[in-house]
Amino acid sequence: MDVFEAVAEPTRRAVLDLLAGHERPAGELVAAFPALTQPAVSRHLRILRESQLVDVRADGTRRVYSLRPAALAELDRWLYTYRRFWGARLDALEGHLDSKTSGQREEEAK
Amino acid sequence: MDVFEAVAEPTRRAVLDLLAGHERPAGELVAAFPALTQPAVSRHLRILRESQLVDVRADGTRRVYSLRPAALAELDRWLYTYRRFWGARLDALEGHLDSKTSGQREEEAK
DNA sequence: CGCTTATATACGCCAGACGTTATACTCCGC
DNA sequence: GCGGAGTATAACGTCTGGCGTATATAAGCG
Repeated sequence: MDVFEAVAEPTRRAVLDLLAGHERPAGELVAAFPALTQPAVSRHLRILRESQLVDVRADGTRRVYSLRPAALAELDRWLYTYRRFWGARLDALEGHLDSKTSGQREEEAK
Repeated sequence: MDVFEAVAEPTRRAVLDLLAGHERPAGELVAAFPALTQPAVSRHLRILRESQLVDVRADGTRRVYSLRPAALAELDRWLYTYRRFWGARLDALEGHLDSKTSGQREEEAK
């Protein structure tokens, strides 16, 4: 499953948000989603693992998950193309982008 | 369908990429995906429309689609939290982020 | 008007994603 | 080594997304 799909799932985004603070054992993540069973969360963790979005470290019987944000760079790279449209002040990047997309329209930003 | 799911589909990302250059009539977008039938592309366009990612303008019989990137800002906002981790040089933003997440690890960026 | 072109919708099908329950695995403490 | 805690996998059901075929809608044109 690619990063875009992995991140499309709200629960998985929530997991990443939890891990953005600091690493956490699986059990803590399971507890964070009372609406889900342990296997459900475990499978989300598997998908995040396979998408390279998280790392696991064994600590005895516990599995400690941590964020591995490099995979998100792909998403970010895709966004670069569009960021210029809504007026984000990322001028440093625009030079890079202007070379491949030039003479464009600039949509209203709602 | 939320923006994350809308963008998770490769064909839809490709459509957005095409529209990033300039607006295009539906027929041209259909032609850009020989592997898909006209209704298939049309349905993707509907989803992009409903997710506020594109705009349509009637031109006689033709429907001219254009990018409406404001919706992508939501995705971008979510990414802000993580961008600091892989060392993107977005220093202007980091000040903003440092206040809410401090004392973190910095993962290797592969 | 009737025909053609451009696009959207209706419908049925299938694969895959997500959930649950049940079970296996593995490490720890006694 | 045995029981239990922590976690992963298996097996299975259900629902949804995306595809294709067929059809509707609507505008242009002779």
